[in-house]
Order: sequence, then structure tokens, then C-alpha cells
Amino acid sequence: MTVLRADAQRNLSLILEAAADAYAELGPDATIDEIARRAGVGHGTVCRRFPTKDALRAAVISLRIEELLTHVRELLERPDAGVALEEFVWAAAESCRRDRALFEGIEQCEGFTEVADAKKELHDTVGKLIRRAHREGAIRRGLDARDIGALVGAAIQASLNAERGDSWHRYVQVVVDGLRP
Amino acid sequence: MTVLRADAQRNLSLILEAAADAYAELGPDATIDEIARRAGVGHGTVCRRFPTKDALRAAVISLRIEELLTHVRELLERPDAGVALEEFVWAAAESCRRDRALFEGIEQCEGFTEVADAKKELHDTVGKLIRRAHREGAIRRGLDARDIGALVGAAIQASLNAERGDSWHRYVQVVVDGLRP
DNA sequence: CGCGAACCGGACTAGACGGTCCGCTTTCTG
DNA sequence: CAGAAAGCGGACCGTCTAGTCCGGTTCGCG
Repeated sequence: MTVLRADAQRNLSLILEAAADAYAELGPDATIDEIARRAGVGHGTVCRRFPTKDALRAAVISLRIEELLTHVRELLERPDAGVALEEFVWAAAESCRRDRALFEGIEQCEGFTEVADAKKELHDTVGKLIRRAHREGAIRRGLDARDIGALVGAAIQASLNAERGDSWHRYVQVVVDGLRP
Repeated sequence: MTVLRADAQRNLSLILEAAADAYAELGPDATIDEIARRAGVGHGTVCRRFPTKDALRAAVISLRIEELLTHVRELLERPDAGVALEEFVWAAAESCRRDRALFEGIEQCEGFTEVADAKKELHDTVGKLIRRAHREGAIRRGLDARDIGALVGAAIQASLNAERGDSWHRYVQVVVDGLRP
């Protein structure tokens, strides 16, 4: 697989988009058939490109993590780490919210190096931001990048069970405020 | 089914305990076979007592909600609602932590009146506590019993993905602190 | 344009799981 | 203690789904 043929490349994009949509709507248990249907390709095409269901999930997840990584690198340029960290939390929340099932059950995908590496890189980069925020006294001690990621993901997940559509905003605010010293 | 025969009663208890254990360990998708195995009864025995998988989950969940309800009624006697609410949050967290999958995917069980009623009753009772805490200025506005339940459940769930075993404590603390005005 | 390689997709397989059924066993009552 | 009723549990069925395979199609290069 040196380079993909044009139709294969097109289908790959369609599958990734369809998978992201399906996960967002149906959770991580969205079936391969459903994803194939949304992408407008055959069941077999999905399975050939991604040897297992988890490999597909891993591909979608690592894409999203890369996006967050790009964002947090920009935020590192900001003078005020506390503000930057808060902005990152909101961005991460937005990402989780868009993809819902992005981080629920992410453990199953940690065996894939692409996900594990991307996650580690993200944690390291966010870690820098956190250390600077610590020095500024903007957030409490005892929480690392993994903790913050988990809390944000949890707040979003909690809002999925809520009736009111704006719950996620209030929940994330509780977490943001709870991060302070 | 006027009254259960002695062996049936015994098996019922075994099934409920085994189910709680299984949910705690494997999440809400624990199979009926697994639960039956843990209870030391046959697959058929479980299915006869509970017509569907969700009915069993509903039974376990409503038991736990009743326990919390008893607790929160005691807390209503306390003079300081803010402190009492905080204690309730910790109790709820402990309950979620013990049963893990207790509140993940609870929506599927809301069709069962036992769960819906118990949940409503709990929300009403916690609501009283919250209103008093509001009057005391102990917590922020804009959050109701459902929100707090969701946030606590989320914090616990977040800690399940964490490597460190004591994460749940820190996460719940973030939520507790975030509840303040 | 033509040919080989890459790719597509539906049919198929295998395994997991929820729920039913019925012959056998245990409990309760008179 | 004996008969009837309640309960037990494993075999069985239908369904769902992940992953494989191969005959037919499309692409891209020469």
C-alpha cells in the first residue's frame, strides 16, 4: 500500500467521516454496517481498509487528538497560561461534544500506537501548559493532563443524559471552576 | 406469584448480588450467562425471574436508588444544608463507584416505573436540600438534582479510565468545589 | 486504447447473546 | 408422607454482527 488509488482515497475519506458521524449519534457501538451505509460503500470495503472495528475507531480518535494537539500548540504561545488552559478545556469539550463517543471506551484503542502516541504527545503538551498555570497559581495542584481530559470527557458525557440541550455548557463550567486552587 | 418459595427467594437474592457485581466489574453489558454463572444458577432461572435483560438492570438500579434515598432523608435533618449536600455528593459518588455501571446507560431503564418513580422521588428529596443550600448561599444557582447526579456519575466514570486508583477522590473534589457560587 | 493491478461489494461463515420451552427436581400443604 | 404446584436449568432457536472471500469492475499507466 504505497499510495492509494483515487477511488480508494475518496472512499477512505467517506468512511472516516461517516464513522465520526455514526459514533457521534449512536455511540461507540455503531455497527460496521451502519457506517458503511452512511458512507455509501459496501460492508466489505470498510472491513478491508480497517482490519478490525477497533482499528477504525482508533483512526477516527487519533484524527481528533491531532486536531486538539494543533490547537494546544497555538495556545502555548499565549502569555497567560491560566486563560489558555481554560480555552483548551472549552475546545476539548467542544471536540468531545461533537464526537460524543470519542473518549468513551478509548481504552480499547490504546493498543494502537497511533492513538497511544498521539495521546502521549497531547498530554505532554498540555502538561507544559499546566505547569505554567501552576506557576501562575491559576489552577490547583494534584491534577495532570490526563485528569483534566477525563473530567472534561465526563462532563460532556454527563450532559448526554440530560434533557436540556445546554447542560454541557453548565457542566463544563463546573469543572472549569473546580480546577481553581 | 403471590409469595416466592424459599429456594426461589434465595436464588433471587443471589442473582441480584451477582448482577451488581457483574455490572461493577464489566459494565452494563455484562451478559446474562455471566451473571447466572456468578450466581451459581442456570441461565434460564435468570431469564424467568426477569423477563428481559433491562428488567434485571432496572431492579438492581432501583435498589441502589432506594438506599441513596434513605440516606438523603437522614441528611435533611441536618442544620447546615451546604454541608449535608456535600456529604450527599460523597455518598452518591461512593455508590456509583461501588456499582460503576450503575448510572451509565440508565436511560434504557427509565421505562420501568420502579426506576422512574425512585429516581423522581430521589430528585425531589435532593431538590429540597438544594433549595435550602441555595438559601444559605452554599452552592451556585442553575443546577438541579439531576445535574448534580450527572456530574457525580461522570466524575466516577472518568476515574475508571485513570491509572491511579485514588483518582475518583480528586475528581469528586473538583466537582464539589465547582458547585460553589 | 488496452491491459494489469488495485479495488469494490455482496454473499457467506462463525460466534455471541437474549429469550423460550419442557422434562425433571424441590418445596409446601393437608 | 404424598400429591400438587412451583421452580430449576440446560438444550434449543432466532437474531445480530464482525470479519473473510472471490467474481466482477474501475482505475491509471504505458
